[in-house]
Formats: sequence, C-alpha cells, structure tokens
Amino acid sequence: MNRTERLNAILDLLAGSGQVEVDDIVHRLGVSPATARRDLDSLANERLLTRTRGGAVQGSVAYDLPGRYNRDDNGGQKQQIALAASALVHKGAVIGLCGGTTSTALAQVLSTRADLMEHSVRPTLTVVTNAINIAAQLVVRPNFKIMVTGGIVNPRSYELVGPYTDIILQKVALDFAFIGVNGIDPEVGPTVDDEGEATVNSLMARRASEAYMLADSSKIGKRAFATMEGYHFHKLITDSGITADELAAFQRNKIDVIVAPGA
Amino acid sequence: MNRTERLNAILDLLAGSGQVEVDDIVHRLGVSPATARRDLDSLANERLLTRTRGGAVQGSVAYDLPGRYNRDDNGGQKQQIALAASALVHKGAVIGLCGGTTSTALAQVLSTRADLMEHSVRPTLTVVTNAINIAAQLVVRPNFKIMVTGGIVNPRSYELVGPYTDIILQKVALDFAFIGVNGIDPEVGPTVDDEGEATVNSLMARRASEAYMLADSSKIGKRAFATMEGYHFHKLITDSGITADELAAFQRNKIDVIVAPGA
DNA sequence: CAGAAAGCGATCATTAGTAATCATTTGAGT
DNA sequence: ACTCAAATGATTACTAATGATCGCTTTCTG
Repeated sequence: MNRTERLNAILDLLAGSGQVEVDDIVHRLGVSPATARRDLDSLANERLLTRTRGGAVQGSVAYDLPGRYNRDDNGGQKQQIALAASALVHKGAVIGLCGGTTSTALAQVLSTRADLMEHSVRPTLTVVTNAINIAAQLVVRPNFKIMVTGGIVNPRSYELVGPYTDIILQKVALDFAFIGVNGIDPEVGPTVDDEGEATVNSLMARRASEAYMLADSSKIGKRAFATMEGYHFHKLITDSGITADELAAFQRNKIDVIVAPGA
Repeated sequence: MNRTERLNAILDLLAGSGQVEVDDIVHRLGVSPATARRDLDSLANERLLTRTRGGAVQGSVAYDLPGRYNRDDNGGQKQQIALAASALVHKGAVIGLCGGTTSTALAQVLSTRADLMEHSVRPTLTVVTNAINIAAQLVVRPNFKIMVTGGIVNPRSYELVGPYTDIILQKVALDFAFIGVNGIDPEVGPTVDDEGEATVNSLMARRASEAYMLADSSKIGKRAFATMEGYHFHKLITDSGITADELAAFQRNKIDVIVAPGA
C-alpha cells in the first residue's frame, strides 16, 4: 500500500464515522504511528480534514472545534494580522472575506469579538464570502448575516470560483474587503495560486470601499501564478517580519502597509 | 472520548436543555470536574456558551444544526431512504441536493459509494446544493464536482436562500433533484418550515429531469408552514413506516412512492 | 449571622500524543 | 545494476491533557 492509497483510505475512514484516530490508522493500515501522523498532517495541510490530538475530524465545520487551531495559534503571525484587520471593522459593517488561512483566522477573531456578540434586530456584522469553511464557521453566530457567493468549489482551498460567483458579487456593496494572497511583490503586486480565485478576489476588492490585502511576511517578494488585474491594491496588512527595505519598496509604490505588532 | 468529541457532546447537552452543569458532564461523559470546567472555559472563550457557577447556559449561538452527522441514526430510516435514493443515481449524473438531515444522509451515502470513487477526467458526480454543510462534506472527494448556489445562510438549517440563490439555479440543468421536506400530505403536497427554502426547493425541482421528495414516514400527513408552489411533485421516497392507507392516498393523487426496505 | 457546602483557580504529577531527528528502506529514473 | 530522493520507522525529548489536591471564595441554610 503506497502513500496515495493510504491517504485515500484515511479519507474513507473519516467519511465513515466523521473522525479517525492515529491508532485506527496504525492498526487498519499497518503503518507506524509516525507515518500515520505525517499522513494526517499532509491531509490537514490540504484542508481535507482537521487535526485533533490523537487523530482528526472531518472537514472544518464550525462545531468541530479544532482544539489547537484556535488556541495555541494565538501568538502566530496570522493571528496578529487577523487582530489588526479586525480592529478596522466597526459594528454593523459589511465586509467581504475571501478564502485562505489568514482570512479564516480573521473570521475566527471576528466570530469571538465581544462587541459583535450582542443581540439586536440588525446584524452586528454582514459577511460576504466565497469560502465555505468561513461561512460554516460564522454561521453559528445568529447576529451575523452571512452571504455566500455561490460557484464551483475548489477542493484545495474551499473557495468558490467561476462565473456564477462573479454574478453574485456584482450585486453587493461592501465596506471592507479582506483578500488573502499567496504572494505580494512591490512591483508585480499581489498574486494567488489559482486564476479563478484571482478573478473573484479582484472583483470583491472592487466592490468594497476599502480593500486590504492580507499576507504574512513570508509571502513578501514571492510571486504566485495568477495576478489580480483590474484592481490596484493600496493597502496591505502584514506582520512585523517585514524588512525595512520591503517597507520602503511598498511605500515607493504607494501602498500603505499596516504592520501588526509582533507577539 | 477525546477532547474534540467531548466539546461537541457538551454543546449537544446544552442544545438539549439550554443549560448544562459540571456534574452532568462529569457523570455523562466520565471525566473529572477539573476537566469539565476546563472544557466549559474553552467553549466560553469561543463565545459558544456562557459560564455560570456550577455549569453554563446557552450563549447567543445556534448549535442545533442539521449538519450534525447523525451518528446515532446510522441504521435509521433516513439512512434507508438515502440508500434508496442513491440507487437511482448513476455515474456521471448531475444532481441537486437541498438541505436537511435526510439530504445530508444521502450526501453521506454518495460520498462513500465505491463506483463513484474512481479517478477520471470527468467528475463521477456533479452536485448542486444550497446547503453548505453538504458542500463541506462532499468537497473532500476530488472526483466530485460541487457547485454551491450562493445566497443568504439560514443559520437554523445551513441552507442558502434568497434571490441570489434563484439567479444561479436558473442557470443549471439537473438530472435529479432530491428535496427533503418537513411535511408531506397527500392533499396539500409537500411543505417545509421556511418560505425561503420552499422557493429554492421548488425551483431546484423544476430544473431537474426527475425530482424526488425525501421524507421519512413520520412526516407523512404533517403540514409545515410553506408550500412549494410552481411545481408538482410526482415522486416520493420514504421508509417502510408508511401505512397502506397513506400509500393508497398518494397513488390516488398520482404520486409514485418508493418505499425503502426496512432495516 | 455563622457555619457548612459547593464551586473555583492554581498547582503538580502522570499519562498520552507530538515534533524533530536520524538511520534504513523503498522506488523511480538513468 | 546504480544512484539519489523520497518515504518510512525508530528513538528521543518535548508538550498538551488530565485528574488530584489544596486553599480560597461564593452561596446556601439553619
């Protein structure tokens, strides 16, 4: 049994009962615990499951609290970026969130912000997103209004893309858009790995009064596959890992950089 | 029982009665009071509940979600109905799935069907759904193509409804539609609890060559709030709990009934 | 109002799971 | 057959989760 077969077998186990343990994999597939963990970690990286201590659970649905994802990520860079972005969002705002880990972290921060918790007639926050994991995470908050764009699911990123996505995005107006990117270069601008996502991202940015790119400092200087044409980003939120040179380069290109304080 | 399961179990207890005590957790889940308190504190941090002395009460969160993969219902009626519905679906089909527990069970069955597992260039199954829990569940199958309709999320059912949903549904053509209903009466026809879902359901049915209602036998004779105008259903899939009288009544109204064999 | 009882937070030892490293094996491509 | 890279399993040190204990605070009750 090779690695690919095994990964599929793990997904099967998971589909059966909604969860799987390291020991299950060890016994049923006959590999060592080390390999079982590595497999689970790979699948978690692909966002095909969520790691828990001792195993994994299906998907990233809201109530399957990923024990670690929420908790000890608190000092991480993505978390810092998310906190900085959250600080911009006032009560009652209408925001757009695309997919990606940083946006997911932002959704997590927003979903636990105390001042957005109160019950009221109007939603305390309206979120438009093309990421079904973000929608699933936020939907347990009855005081948030969640709109999903529709489209074809990209299984690697949980994002919805395609022409149907665009149709719906053209019908909304956002106060803020937060766009996670896979690479951000002072010259080339923001890039992502998937051309479909690039289209959705730039369209979402255009529908917003203020559009922010989210990128941790490791993405700076990187170039991914697809550029986002049709929109010039002016604002970037990143972490304190950015160098002075990079900061200067962005300023030369008229991009405001918000640096989230370090941990 | 690991931590993740336990947190879910606590939310279940809370959803049942609106409150939960430390002692409940200690006895029913078999952990120490210290752990029970730590669990409650974690959930309170996530704003999923509100701590009280001795336990916790519901926060501003809706957790009675149909996405809960019916762990204890596996041999149940819904499962039988799902198997019967699955038998109708051939490889390569384009199907529509609305939300609800029965549809979720069908998604579960489809996602583990061996003949739909093979890798190929074309998707072995294309699923159009307005339920984000179903999309999240099926997206781990790379050989399925998943399309989400878009719209406003109904936090009680995980379903997307509203005008944006309709726009996208008008652009697809389905081989089969499977519509879960909350009530089915031989005279009144199918009904659901939410008028938005009724609209989406009937539209999805109209877009399909063959539309099936899914309803376990307890729903027969019941009437929910919203009717589905604009489409006359001809086919119902239910379980063996249906009575001969009910069966005859449906036949008088020209509705074919597929009875899933008992467990 | 006083005392009892229940709950709580803090701390610590124990257990189980994990990350990191390294040697060995496997397997694909030449 | 040979080489090299990737995958695997074993070992180690580390970290998270749990349950027990203790002293303190809150709440109940007589």
